[in-house]
Amino acid sequence: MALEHAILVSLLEKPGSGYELARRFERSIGYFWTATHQQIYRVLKRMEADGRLDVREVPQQGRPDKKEYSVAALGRTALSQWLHEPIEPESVRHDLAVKIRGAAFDDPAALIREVERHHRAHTDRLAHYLAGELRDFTGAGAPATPDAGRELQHVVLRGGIAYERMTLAWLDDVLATLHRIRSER
Amino acid sequence: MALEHAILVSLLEKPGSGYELARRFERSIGYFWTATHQQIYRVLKRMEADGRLDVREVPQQGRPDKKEYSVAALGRTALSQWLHEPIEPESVRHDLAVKIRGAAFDDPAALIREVERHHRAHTDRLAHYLAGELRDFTGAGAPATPDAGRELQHVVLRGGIAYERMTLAWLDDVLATLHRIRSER
DNA sequence: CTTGTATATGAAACGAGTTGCATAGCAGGA
DNA sequence: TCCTGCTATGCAACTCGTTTCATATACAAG
Repeated sequence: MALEHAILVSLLEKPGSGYELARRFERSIGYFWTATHQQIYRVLKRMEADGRLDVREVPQQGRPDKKEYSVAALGRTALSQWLHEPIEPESVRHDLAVKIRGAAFDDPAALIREVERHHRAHTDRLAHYLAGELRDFTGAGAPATPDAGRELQHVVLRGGIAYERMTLAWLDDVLATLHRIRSER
Repeated sequence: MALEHAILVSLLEKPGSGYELARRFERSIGYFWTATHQQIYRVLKRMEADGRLDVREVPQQGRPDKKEYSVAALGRTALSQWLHEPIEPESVRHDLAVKIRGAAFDDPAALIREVERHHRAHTDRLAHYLAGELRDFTGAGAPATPDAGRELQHVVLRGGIAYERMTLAWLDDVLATLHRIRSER
């Protein structure tokens, strides 16, 4: 269960509430992990009960109070232990690939619209990643000599960028194949 | 729930038993979807109860009898319906990326061995995909004018190949970054 | 003063996926 | 004869993830 560890890493980078974590999971952490607020609240509660996190009630003005979580000593050792365990190279799960192979038994033309929709979504995501890279790592406001943490964040983001570029090229390939099949009928 | 649909596609391509499906999910279908035999047997039973699959007891010699499943009319319409529904572009989940960002709070040297292990695993997977491509699509035994089904299988496999190549390039980037960080300490 | 939006947290139910265990036929080798 | 290994199917328990619903504060727009 890496959600627990993703939360530990995120809270080590900066303590925060469940709500804030949920938003990070839509942004930077979301480059490589997704989670809904329900999942996050549930896990936070459990981790706090297990003594891996500390909580602090933070009164706020102009908005509801929040609970700020930070990593306890037990959490740090749990993360460290996990970091030293080998993990399996992840296996893929692409709904779209199932659909593509399924198109052999259906109308390929319907799939073209779907693939184009995915193409647009990945184009948007790539633009979003590139904007983030410019803002945080390669732009004018970024530090000239980044520390190890920022270097590591950057290389993960570069992975997301590479993934989106690869995906877009592949979707072009898929579209060309679908058009070829359609014209051959 | 795309496992159901992945099974429908696979059984349309060729009917087979739960055991055979489990092995396809380790091979060609495994390029883009994974499932264990327990999952498969459970879903097969449910789909048969729902009338989406037909079963046929096949006596065998030299080995235990098997149940051969094939797609019923209800299964075909269920697949067709799903193919026409839009799906969300999949979001990524990379345990390794969590580890990489976590390395900022731990020993980066330990991560280098892990990343090298993943690099080897992806190298093997790429070689496996390329061998499959040569055997089924680009080699001497492959048909010169493939039908739509084979074209689609091929473009999915090309996606797997592109993914592995991208991943290997990224892992090289990660390793270079980790070495740079280590030498700077 | 109602409606909409953003912040903030949570329960409950369900569906999907993993892990461990159990059973059984049949073949080949020590 | 026993052990190993491949084929073949399945149950049970558990964890993880998704969906739906519910609650509450606060501010801004109409």
